[in-house]
Amino acid sequence: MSESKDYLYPQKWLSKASTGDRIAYELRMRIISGIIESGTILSENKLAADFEVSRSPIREALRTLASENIIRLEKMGAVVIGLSEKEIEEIYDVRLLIETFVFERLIKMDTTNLALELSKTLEMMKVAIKYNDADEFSYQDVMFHEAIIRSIGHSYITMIWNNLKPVMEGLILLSMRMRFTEKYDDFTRIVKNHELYIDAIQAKDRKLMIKSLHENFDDVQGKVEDLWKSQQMLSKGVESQDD
Amino acid sequence: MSESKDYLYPQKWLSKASTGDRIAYELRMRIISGIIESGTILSENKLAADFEVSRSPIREALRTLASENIIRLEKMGAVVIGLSEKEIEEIYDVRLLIETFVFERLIKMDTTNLALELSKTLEMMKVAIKYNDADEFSYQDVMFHEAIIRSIGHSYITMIWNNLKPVMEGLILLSMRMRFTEKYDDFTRIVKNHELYIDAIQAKDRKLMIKSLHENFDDVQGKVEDLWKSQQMLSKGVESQDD
DNA sequence: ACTATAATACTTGTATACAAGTATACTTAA
DNA sequence: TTAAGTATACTTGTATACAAGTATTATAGT
Repeated sequence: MSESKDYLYPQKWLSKASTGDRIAYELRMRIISGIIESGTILSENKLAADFEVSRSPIREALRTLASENIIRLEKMGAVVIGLSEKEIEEIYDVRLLIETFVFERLIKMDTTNLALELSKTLEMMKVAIKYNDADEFSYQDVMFHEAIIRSIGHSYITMIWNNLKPVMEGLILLSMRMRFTEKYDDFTRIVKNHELYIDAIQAKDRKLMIKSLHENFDDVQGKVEDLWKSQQMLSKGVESQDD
Repeated sequence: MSESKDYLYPQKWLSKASTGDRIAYELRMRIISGIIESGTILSENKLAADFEVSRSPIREALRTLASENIIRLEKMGAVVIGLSEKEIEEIYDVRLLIETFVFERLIKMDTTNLALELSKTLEMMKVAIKYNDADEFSYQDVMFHEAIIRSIGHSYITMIWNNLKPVMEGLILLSMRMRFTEKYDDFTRIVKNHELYIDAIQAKDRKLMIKSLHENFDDVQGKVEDLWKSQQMLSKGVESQDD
């Protein structure tokens, strides 16, 4: 990739990914972070030149991003939609929707193994905090919720999650990197909230789960703010690059 | 396309579609209808030969179908998942989920225009019934629900719908074609139920909406049965075609 | 100055070519 | 007969070439 800027997406998570996937991950991060502004028109040829690959993987990446609703494929070029405050809230609407659905199913299941897995993941999150590893923390955070969602074995709920996950992950990554530098205390609260979630699942306590979910989602406002900070910070070091 | 069998997907709906989209639509119908059985391994080369096109549009189609969860891309070939009874119920779970969400938003909005549009669509459904046009009926049925879902302007709910719609549409097409030949009386009930839905939206009556939704979903069991009939009928005229 | 038309520089969609990896089947050795 | 290893035929991923369509720009005519 021609521009020697640091990648926004952790490269070590891409060990087995195809070129198309790599580019999708990187483009996604640039769009979410605001480095590529909403309204920008992306051309397959330009992108191929920028990333120094052929159009094949570029096309693949663009189709992926289009299915995630952060770009829109048009006749002449792909238009960047990006994430405004509205979109971020909508993403969390959907997450709230599916996690609530999932919880109703969980109540009727044996959740012993799930609770165990979640505890393990939470332990890993604590270690990540201890060692100031924002990326690892984000990864485990995403895995925490993925574990819950997948646990009910509902293929179409999982499908929705699969569509939502990449953008979600990017959002969390940017937010957490910011917090690790500026709002370190947040993590105590985040960990506590996840513990609450595990308790709710173990006790199959609907009220507790709702409470935990809501505290979680009150945090969304924080994420939105983090994202703006992140966007400002990132765009300072970047010249306008669409000649 | 080499096999001169009739297409399952209405060709006139594909006037502006690319080759890749056409193939996605046709493959999807064959998978939903069971002509291509669950477990089958699809190879890009074979499909390209069958449809007499290059691998480019085939790859595009396969990625689309994978995002809809009816095939699974693996290292060596795409594995057909298909629709068992479980998957069909899951699809309706999701539709129930998002339509319930949508209704909660609708309650806070002005629904005059929407109700008008739905009435128009319902009129068209009636005409389609009168002229025995199963495909047109299906189209309007899908549009009915799409109009509702899009009306709240929630891009990520719309995104879920976009992912669900093609399979949904295929399912409805097959089911309605069957009913037009065997269970003509069903349509009186379907129309009535849609009228109920419009009433609920106009009156912003949550209870009525739930009632209508549930009658609608009780119908799902019917759809499942239709699909099996459809699969049996279709597979009678087809030799095993995977040499 | 302004409109209409034509040339040009872009865009995507599809076909083809090649490379690298994987499963299968065959051959060879014990 | 069985096990190991090799050859082969298949798979996907990426690069490239070409065709058809669209927007823009420049040019010509009034």
